[in-house]
Amino acid sequence: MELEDILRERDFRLTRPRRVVWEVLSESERHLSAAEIAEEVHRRDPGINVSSVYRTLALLAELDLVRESRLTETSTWEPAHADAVIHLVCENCGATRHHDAALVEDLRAEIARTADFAPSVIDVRVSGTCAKCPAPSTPR
Amino acid sequence: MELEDILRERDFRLTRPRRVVWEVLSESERHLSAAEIAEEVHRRDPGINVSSVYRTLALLAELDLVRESRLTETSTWEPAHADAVIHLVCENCGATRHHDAALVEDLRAEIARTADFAPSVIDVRVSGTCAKCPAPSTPR
DNA sequence: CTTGTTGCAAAAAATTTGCAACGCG
DNA sequence: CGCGTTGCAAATTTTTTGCAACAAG
Repeated sequence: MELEDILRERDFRLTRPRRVVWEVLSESERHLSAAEIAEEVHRRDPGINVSSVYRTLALLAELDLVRESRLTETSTWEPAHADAVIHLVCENCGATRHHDAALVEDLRAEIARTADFAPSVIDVRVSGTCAKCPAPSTPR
Repeated sequence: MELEDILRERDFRLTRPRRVVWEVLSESERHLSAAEIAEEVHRRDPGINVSSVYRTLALLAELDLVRESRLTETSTWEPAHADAVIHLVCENCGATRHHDAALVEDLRAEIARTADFAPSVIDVRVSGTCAKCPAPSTPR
């Protein structure tokens, strides 16, 4: 379903700021901070204000079209993806990757069974060192 | 090892702000936001400034004595605990609990094996509904 | 046309910093 | 006593909000 349809379905309008923010997010293959999004949006249309970027991100998140992550210092945004997500964050270079793992579903089952808790979304964040980076010389 | 020793070992001093912040964190059985910590610290000693609270949190985090979580809107702090941690966050009442799960270690092994990535800390955040809260009437 | 949205500028909220005074070791 | 730390106030940084003008449907 298209962005426009999703919006219209809920009586929201497809405006230029919304289209551009969505394009920027869709075209990026990595997480972007609000500042980066605002910058790129502004590059594409200097007339679009930062506050519209924030308002759009909030709206798209509400519609489950984008997802906010707080993996690092600043929070970042990306198009929403399947429920179980593993984020691999390199402590050295900061790169963030996704990783599929069937085990997450096992985890969900275990929690549902043992924790008196009904899981909906599971987020896994793994800090570590990626292949490109040297192993930490002084492991803490 | 005591706080004082850990500090002294690295040529830091045990000061009143540091002691009180540490006490507040140690005595709490839940995550606290910086504002909550500052408030409680101030209650115990009105002379301690907010900026000292922030500086202390940064130092204690550096020493791996406390840990910052960004599970919800605002980031929260808690004494550092074992590596693999599962946080259960209730979408309804906001309560945060810890949960042990051996599966996390399986996950670590799988990532190490398949992802070209050396995991150090693994954080699992599970959103959902806790036993005390009604199931969401309109599941999204 | 009607009403949701925007741009702008100002406000809020959250955190950081410079610096002289202070106090731990 | 010396140097790491603090309190304070001001500066940053990040996000939010009120409101008149604007534009999507």
